[in-house]
Amino acid sequence: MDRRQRKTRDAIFRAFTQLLETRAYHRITVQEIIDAADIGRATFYAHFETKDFLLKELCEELFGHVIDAAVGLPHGHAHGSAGTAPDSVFLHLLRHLQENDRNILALLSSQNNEIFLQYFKINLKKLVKTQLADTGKLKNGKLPEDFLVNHISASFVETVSFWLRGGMKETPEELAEYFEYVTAPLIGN
Amino acid sequence: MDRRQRKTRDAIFRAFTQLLETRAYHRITVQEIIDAADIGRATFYAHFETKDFLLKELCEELFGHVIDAAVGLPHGHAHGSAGTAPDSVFLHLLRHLQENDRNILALLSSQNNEIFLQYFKINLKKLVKTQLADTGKLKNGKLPEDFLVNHISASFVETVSFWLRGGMKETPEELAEYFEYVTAPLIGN
DNA sequence: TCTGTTACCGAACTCTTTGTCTGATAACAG
DNA sequence: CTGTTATCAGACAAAGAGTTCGGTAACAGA
Repeated sequence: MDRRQRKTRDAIFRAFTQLLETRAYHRITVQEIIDAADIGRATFYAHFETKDFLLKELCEELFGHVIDAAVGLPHGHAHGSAGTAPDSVFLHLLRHLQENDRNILALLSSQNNEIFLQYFKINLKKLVKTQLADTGKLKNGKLPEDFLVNHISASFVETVSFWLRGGMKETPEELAEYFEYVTAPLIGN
Repeated sequence: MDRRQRKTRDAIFRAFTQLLETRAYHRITVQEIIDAADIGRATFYAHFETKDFLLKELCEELFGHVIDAAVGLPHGHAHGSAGTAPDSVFLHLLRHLQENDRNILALLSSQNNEIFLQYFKINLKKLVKTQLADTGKLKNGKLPEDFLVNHISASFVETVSFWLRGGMKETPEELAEYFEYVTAPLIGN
């Protein structure tokens, strides 16, 4: 990719992210992004069709990265006691979030958190499905698989949301324990 | 309230609701609402400061009603077996939803469902808190009360969302069973 | 180094939408 | 009957979105 393009794209993402941390998404104007990124108006529209598409691409980059890092982890990593492997994936996710890559925590804590938590959940569902379905841990006579995948994903997102809402006082380990406590009876044979 | 005012207000709500069923909220213009309600422009703004306030009032009316109906139910209704009383409240909620008062199901199923599910959850949390905390069923050594109230509320909303997403094939009783299965271990002593 | 391509700039422009304001009309309450 | 108030139509300014164009400078390849 052309260096100029890359620089412009980065500047837009950086400006957009900064604005999102302090302002509601629907109150941010394209002109503000342009000014903050210090680029020409036509340049913005050469990169992104609309503000909505910009948001979409930002989210995909953001959560695609977070989830991919988790997917890249060894699958049935824990051989010892059954049922600990999935937890370790979630714990890794929490730790990775805590590293605050690309200031993702500021976005997840901002007044736009609902937007990002939603994207988070969508990507997480794919992870939960592959992680748990492949290893046969989703077999549950009582519940449809869709329901279970959704429930677990939503529960994890809510756990993260609870964490951020409260100012991240708990350690990732404590949170993983909370999460395990409410989902463990549903996972594993 | 003046009859003229009431009629105008109803016309706005009706028009707005209809539009919300087929169009994304942020794509709906005030002019469209005005045209659909068949009123003057100034009249709209005499009733609602902005489109956002209109949405807010609609949601409060909608979910305030749904939740109030549930709150009005007898509290510790079931004395027999511990743990069945809260479930019956949730089952009542599902049945009440199924009655589709004010076409609430169309809104919860529309492309704007996230907006309404969010409002639903906010109101539901109050209900869960009073219903469970008052009866002492939230005592749980392992988890903070906030976390638990949020988890249960979110789980119920996700259950409803699952129901709507799948075309409401299940009966309220089946759904209540799903919900109970994932939350029962957390409720009651 | 030379050359064609491509990204950027800035400025102007159109179009849509928002929110306000006016004066006239008609419904309301007492 | 009378004063109040909601409604209407229409015009208005202001803000924001998205497009266009000519000029400039950075890039990539020969």
